[in-house]
Amino acid sequence: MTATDEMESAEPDRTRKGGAARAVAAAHEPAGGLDMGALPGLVGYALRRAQVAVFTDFNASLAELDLRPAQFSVLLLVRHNPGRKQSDLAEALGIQRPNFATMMDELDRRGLTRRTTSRTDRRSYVIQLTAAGERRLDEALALVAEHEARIRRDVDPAEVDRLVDVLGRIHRAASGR
Amino acid sequence: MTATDEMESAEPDRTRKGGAARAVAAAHEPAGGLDMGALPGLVGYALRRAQVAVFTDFNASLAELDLRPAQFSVLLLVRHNPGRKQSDLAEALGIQRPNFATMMDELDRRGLTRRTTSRTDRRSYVIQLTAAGERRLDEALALVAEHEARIRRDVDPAEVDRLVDVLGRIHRAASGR
DNA sequence: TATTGTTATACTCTATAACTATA
DNA sequence: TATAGTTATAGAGTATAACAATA
Repeated sequence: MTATDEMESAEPDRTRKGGAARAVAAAHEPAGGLDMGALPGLVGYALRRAQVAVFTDFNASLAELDLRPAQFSVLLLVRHNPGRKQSDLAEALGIQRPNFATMMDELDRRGLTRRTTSRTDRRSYVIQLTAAGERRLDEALALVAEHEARIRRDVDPAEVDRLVDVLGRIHRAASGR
Repeated sequence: MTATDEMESAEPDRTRKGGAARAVAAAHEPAGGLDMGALPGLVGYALRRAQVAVFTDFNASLAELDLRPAQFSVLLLVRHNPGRKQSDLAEALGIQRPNFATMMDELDRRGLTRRTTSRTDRRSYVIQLTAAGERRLDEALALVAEHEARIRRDVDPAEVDRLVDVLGRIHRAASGR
């Protein structure tokens, strides 16, 4: 049976192959004596719990640099793609243009990035890291490396490979592609 | 080498075993021609992208019932644990007590749950599903089953098992346990 | 007309302090 | 004193509409 059948009080669909059901059962952590039902086996629930915990650790790790996950991702993306315009960076990160403008305001204000008007299209900005931004990113990368090592502590590297691969496929499936 | 080394422009550490590096490379989706660097290989980034996409699909799936993920999880938890007090439910779901009170206000207002003062402790409420809440949850479970099937579309059931297991271990590692 | 970046705004989720009523 | 639930509030993150400047 499928894991989703676990949630149904009605008759499950037995035409699909099983496996997930065992994971659901295995994932049943009492959680303070409460019956979590099928929740731990729902991909979205497991994803959300892990993601919140990982971001909490990330935020604690980079608090001393005052960098949030999205800000770190911007700095890294700008290093790998210097001279790009805002829209391209925002789209690559899945951040709405208005929200990205606000982010860039702050990174600029803090002297980590620099916006210069493009000479080929005066509507758009060319984004670059300042020297301070480069240094900040280097410091961040060291802390992120520690953070990654910490959250991967109990997971075999080959399993992390599979995790990233499966997350990519789920992302595409959920995005309808 | 470690996956975190991938983020460094400097020479990677070849003393550690590989695997993650391949996943990083494989996950390098051009994303509109931009070089995403090590981002796709960072567990937090892959987690976040997948989680956002999955929740977006979940919200679209349950929009007709006007149920958000957290509200659905409350209804399911109450069905499996009727007669529990708010604090227990909130803690099991990792929701702050003040925010949970607001959630319960709305579920009550909509006639899906009922709070009755405990006869053994007049400070606390006993939470139960109303008949309407039971029906709404049944409808939700059917839609969530479709949602789950959709996001698992391209993933082998055995891989979902491993996914849920690995997410649990990452959750514990990130939570420092 | 379309695009780039911006402003304004709003809604959700999350987090904390402080209050009340009970224990 | 401590606990259950609440109120108020504030901060992120995310979403859309509308605008000015430029193409």
